[in-house]
Amino acid sequence: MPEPISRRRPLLHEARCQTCSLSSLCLPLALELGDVSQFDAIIRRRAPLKKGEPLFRQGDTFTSVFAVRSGSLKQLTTEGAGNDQLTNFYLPSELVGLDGIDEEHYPGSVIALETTTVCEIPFDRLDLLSEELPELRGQLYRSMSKELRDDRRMMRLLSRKTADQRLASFLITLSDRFRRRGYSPYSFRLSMSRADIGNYLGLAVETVSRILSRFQNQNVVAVSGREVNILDMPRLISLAEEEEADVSPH
Amino acid sequence: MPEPISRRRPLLHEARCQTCSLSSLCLPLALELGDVSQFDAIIRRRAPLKKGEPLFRQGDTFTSVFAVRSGSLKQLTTEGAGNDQLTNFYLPSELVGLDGIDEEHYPGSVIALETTTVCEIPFDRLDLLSEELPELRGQLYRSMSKELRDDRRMMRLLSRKTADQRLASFLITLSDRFRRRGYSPYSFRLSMSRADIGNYLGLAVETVSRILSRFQNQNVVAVSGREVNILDMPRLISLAEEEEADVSPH
DNA sequence: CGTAATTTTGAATACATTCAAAGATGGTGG
DNA sequence: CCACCATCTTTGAATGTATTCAAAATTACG
Repeated sequence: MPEPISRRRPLLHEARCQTCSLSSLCLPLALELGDVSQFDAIIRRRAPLKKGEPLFRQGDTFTSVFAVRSGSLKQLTTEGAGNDQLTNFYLPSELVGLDGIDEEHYPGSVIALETTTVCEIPFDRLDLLSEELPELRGQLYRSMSKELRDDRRMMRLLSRKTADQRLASFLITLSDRFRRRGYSPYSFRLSMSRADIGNYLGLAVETVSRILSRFQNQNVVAVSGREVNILDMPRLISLAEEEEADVSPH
Repeated sequence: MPEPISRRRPLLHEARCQTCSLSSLCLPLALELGDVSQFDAIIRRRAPLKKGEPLFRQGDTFTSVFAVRSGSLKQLTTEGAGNDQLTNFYLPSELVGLDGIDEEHYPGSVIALETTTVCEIPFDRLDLLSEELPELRGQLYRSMSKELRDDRRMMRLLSRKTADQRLASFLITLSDRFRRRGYSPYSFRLSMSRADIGNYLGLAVETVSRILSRFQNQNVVAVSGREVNILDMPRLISLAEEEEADVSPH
């Protein structure tokens, strides 16, 4: 569906890569200043998504990948009877939609977990620009490669880890992602529900809740609603790795 | 370790993309004839791997991706105490090593399940060539994108499917991959052990064995060692999808 | 402020695992 | 070529972890 040509309106947060605080994490990370503006030129700013709004829906025609600017999203794949699988959470600077390249359609819906802004990068233009800019091309390959590695880490989590280990790993991974983005790795807010976490980790909601309660009782974390405080990171890390002999029965 | 320069020896199966039966599935699939020979020029043929031999080991420096020419391989990621996770099986025409691009090292070991030949594609040359050949670049993006989609299907399998559904899905996926390669989708030989299957599907060996026996008793498949015959594909598909009310208690 | 949605907790159940052991297969050397 | 040993596969029984079902408590939101 063609959009009005009058997209030259100055958005409130006239967002350019050159002034974006995420540029050191995002796709143009490897580009020199002159090249960044070429990249910037193909990007389309989007109106912010409200909580629950889809960036796109499963089956929509693939046209673009998206870089998260602020907020967060989840990717859901529906198959058969109302049986969704949450396959990813996306935080600022991460690329959404790379798994749609090879088919006509996006393989899952991507939905905002809170108010979220994204940069739209039309893939045909990105591909063409990647011909001219080897660093951009390399970064694109690396982004996809990293996502492959992350996926395999996730498979390992799903197939070999206990519920406790999954929750601990999840919190550590989130913590690390926040740290990289300049936020506190010890204190953060979950933008997703317990149900989302359970769906993502292959656990029932009740299990997620129970284990968070247990972690709290063990003074590993303090959880209040969606606020998380990691109190004992070393212990959390050891919980994520392997079941150890119960140290403190009380 | 540098190899002798005399690699110009004519290999028994002097393997060129132009005469390769897999060319319609492999990376150069989208290339025109003239371009194929450019692609062919950067490829290095490798001596066949014997069963159990590694193509590369976890931690080895990333230099190349590999296209499987014949045989099959498994990818293993070791983390912590002897706790391997099998994250992928590779069949002819499939690309191995894409998850190593963004770090210095391969994130897992890849090991031949039987006598296996591969084409080595040095990644720096591939990247350069992908600058000149948009179709090659596109195919590379698509290959990675497809692998991302497959990974997410696998996550869904690991987090939502029962053991029966996992085994059924596994057999169907294999069947489909054989069919695409011109082999019978109903009768094939597993190159991997039950332990490998269990590791891959997140199940204990015993569970894999039990379920295969059950499928056999239900006349869905006939399994003899590593020979598999799919007797009732529609039933197998329904088994893969969802638990249905037991139809024939018999 | 009231209603719907989410989260927490408890008890019973189920599915796959673990432990144990027998049976089959395959590769190697005598 | 066959025998032997190691490895792989199959089967059974007991166990355990997470699920499901049920319901209360808390939170979010209009």
